Amino acid sequence: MPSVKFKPVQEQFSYLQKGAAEIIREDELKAKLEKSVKEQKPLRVYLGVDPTAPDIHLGHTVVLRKLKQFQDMGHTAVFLIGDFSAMIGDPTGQSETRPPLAREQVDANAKTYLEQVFKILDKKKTEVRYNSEWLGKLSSSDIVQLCGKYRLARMLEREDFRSRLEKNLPISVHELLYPLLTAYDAVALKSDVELGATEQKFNLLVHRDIQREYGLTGEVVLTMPILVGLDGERKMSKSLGNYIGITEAPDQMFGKLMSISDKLMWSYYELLTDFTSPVIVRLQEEVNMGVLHPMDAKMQLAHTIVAGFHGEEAAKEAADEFRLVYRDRKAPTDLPEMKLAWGTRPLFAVLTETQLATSRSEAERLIKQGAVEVNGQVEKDVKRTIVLNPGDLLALRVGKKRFLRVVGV
RNA sequence: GGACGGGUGGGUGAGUGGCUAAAACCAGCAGACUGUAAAUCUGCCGCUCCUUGCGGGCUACGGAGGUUCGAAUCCUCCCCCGUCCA
Repeated sequence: MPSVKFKPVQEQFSYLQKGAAEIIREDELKAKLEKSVKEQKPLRVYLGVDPTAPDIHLGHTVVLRKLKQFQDMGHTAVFLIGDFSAMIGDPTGQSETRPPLAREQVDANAKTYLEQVFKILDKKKTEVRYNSEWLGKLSSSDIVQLCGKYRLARMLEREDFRSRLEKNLPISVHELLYPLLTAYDAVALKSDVELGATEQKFNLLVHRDIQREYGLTGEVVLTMPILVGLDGERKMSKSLGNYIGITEAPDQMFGKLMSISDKLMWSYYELLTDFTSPVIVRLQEEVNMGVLHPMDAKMQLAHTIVAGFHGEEAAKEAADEFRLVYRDRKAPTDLPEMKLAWGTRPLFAVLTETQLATSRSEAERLIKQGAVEVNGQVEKDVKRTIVLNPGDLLALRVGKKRFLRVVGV
């Protein structure tokens, strides 16, 4: 029997600890790791997600990467899809009741979710589960019993509920059920460790408590910081539009990463790359001392992250493209192309038809502001018309970042 | 079930009969500056029409009606949220 499967506890611990916001509790994690090494038994580590948004962005990857790290240490990664709980709707974060999702929507989302998740996790080593598996089978009396294991006062300690209560905002009764049902996941999975973002801390603590109520050893809770979005202010989220999707093209990803503030760059290094903390600290010092240009540090960051999703080659090309377009202010080598019926039409119509502007008013506004370039020439005349013959090419630029080549057909 | 408070543009939130496409702030967009940053400054920020003008029209203040020359503002009914009482 080979006994070299697991690395020493201390080594595992310091690796797994990197970037974590909080580990509840550290000594328990160490103890669990020790037991695992001694018995040569992997820990069961899980991450539960609600398939509410079908697209994964970098923010989601922070905690996924942590799960991957456990996987790399030889532990069992369980990826749980909350297909049942998603239909209830988790109140976390949003200070309002979320509408329940339709079954088909949940299924479709779960599918795309998984496809993307395996860009990070090792598919062969991941145990994928759906919580409808057990939650769907609970009887009313099971649920009553489950509810009997938790107190309202503790439930109301939760930040979100408390503040809504204070602000006289609505709280639906079923929202209280959410942490309890997902706690049952932890019971069913017999998990040793559960991962989540810091905003999930309350839920995770409930899970830990409920597990004990069912006679299990409480799981260790490991939370990861929330990734701040491109605006440098609020958390990365699709609805705020400050996100980078993991399926985005290399160029786009690179450009978006370069647009973050210098300040933000360091937490991206910490949470989205494999650079170790000491290395990151040194980079930071070099920038502070003026030895390393902040832009170069950021280029390296963008390069590393893009390479992780698209490969080294693509990352290089994206970097070159970036220099060409933004540093040298040239048009990109291959701009997105769009076909447009030939004919004569006002410039604003071209902009709306190509979706470069959402309305005529916006198109005219952009033109007046000098944000529109046609074939390399700034065009400020609102009345300008464009003649497009079949086969004609038209290079459009709106603002700094949006380019389009129009082909007449 | 009763009493009371509230529902305004993407968000917060002023406005209580005309001067209000609706203050202010935030977000967003564009320009300048730069390292495509950040910060800052400037402009824009419902839709549409034209003769692009401090221009015309339309739509907008939970919903539906009504009063009025004129309503986000007054009245009626309805829907939704909250507080207190039961």
